[in-house]
Amino acid sequence: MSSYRKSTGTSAGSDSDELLRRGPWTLEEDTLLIHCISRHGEGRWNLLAERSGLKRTGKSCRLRWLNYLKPDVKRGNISPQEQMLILELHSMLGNRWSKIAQHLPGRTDNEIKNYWRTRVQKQARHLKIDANSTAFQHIIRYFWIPRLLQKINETSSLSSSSSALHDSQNSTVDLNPQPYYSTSSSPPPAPPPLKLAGYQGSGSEHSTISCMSSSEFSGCQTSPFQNQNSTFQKDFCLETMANQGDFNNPVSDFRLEAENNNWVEYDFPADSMWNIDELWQFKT
DNA sequence: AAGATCGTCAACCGCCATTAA
DNA sequence: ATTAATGGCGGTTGACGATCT
Repeated sequence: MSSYRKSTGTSAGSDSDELLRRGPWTLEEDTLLIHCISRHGEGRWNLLAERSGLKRTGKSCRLRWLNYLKPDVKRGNISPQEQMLILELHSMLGNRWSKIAQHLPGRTDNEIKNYWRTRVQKQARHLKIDANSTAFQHIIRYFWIPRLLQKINETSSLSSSSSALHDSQNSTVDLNPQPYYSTSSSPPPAPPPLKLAGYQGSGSEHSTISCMSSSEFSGCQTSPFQNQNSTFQKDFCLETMANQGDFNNPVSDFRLEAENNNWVEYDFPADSMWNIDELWQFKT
């Protein structure tokens, strides 16, 4: 644990010899902060830092509270539903992490940002393309999201078959998605194989990667999200689906693009979250 | 077994917008 | 109207555990 002299950007006292702590928070510090917030509430972070007796900046206290200590902060694996939301929202909003986080209850902008950088951008690096490029957007749209949808659908089917009381219409739980396919409870048909022959590691194990066709996408009629309180979640998928420029673009065009860019030889990494075999489950 | 490399994530930094004096 | 304080955001760093060589 290190400390540093308060030197910039702060109010009176910056000339004092007071040392501020930095680095990981201790249990004692967390307890102090929680106690102080329970007494005085959130906000006025500099004042709060002073009152608490913590040798931390107000900013540091705010960050610790919002990203870690706040009771509704959700931790742990990001579900396929959440992954899909992040992908969709990022395609619409770009790197506006806080805006994206607003639509994922319990997730912080920091967590989403980390997720994007460590998981999503990694895939872009493997593909040797810019994560912000149109090409990568297409990969997300035509490969990852359809696969995530299918995964969600399968999960949802499993859970519904194990629960006779399952009623998607009445669900009010946030981020409890239902399939895009409102007219059918069955999973979408297996996407047509696309000539994207990924292979892992030594090349001993090959997999063919498929994607949902644009016509399948056009069949989407309802939001996959059951959070009836969120206008955005109800509408954004519809808006996305209605995006002429994206969804009327024939997959064959993308296939051509993929071939032209040599993505057909993409060596997919064996990653737990983004393991293509695990996620897309199409093996030859 | 040990060092190197990689992946994850908490925390910090700097900038900008807003608010209060 | 101006200025300083504050809060919020996105980019980046660094510690640390896991995995690889």
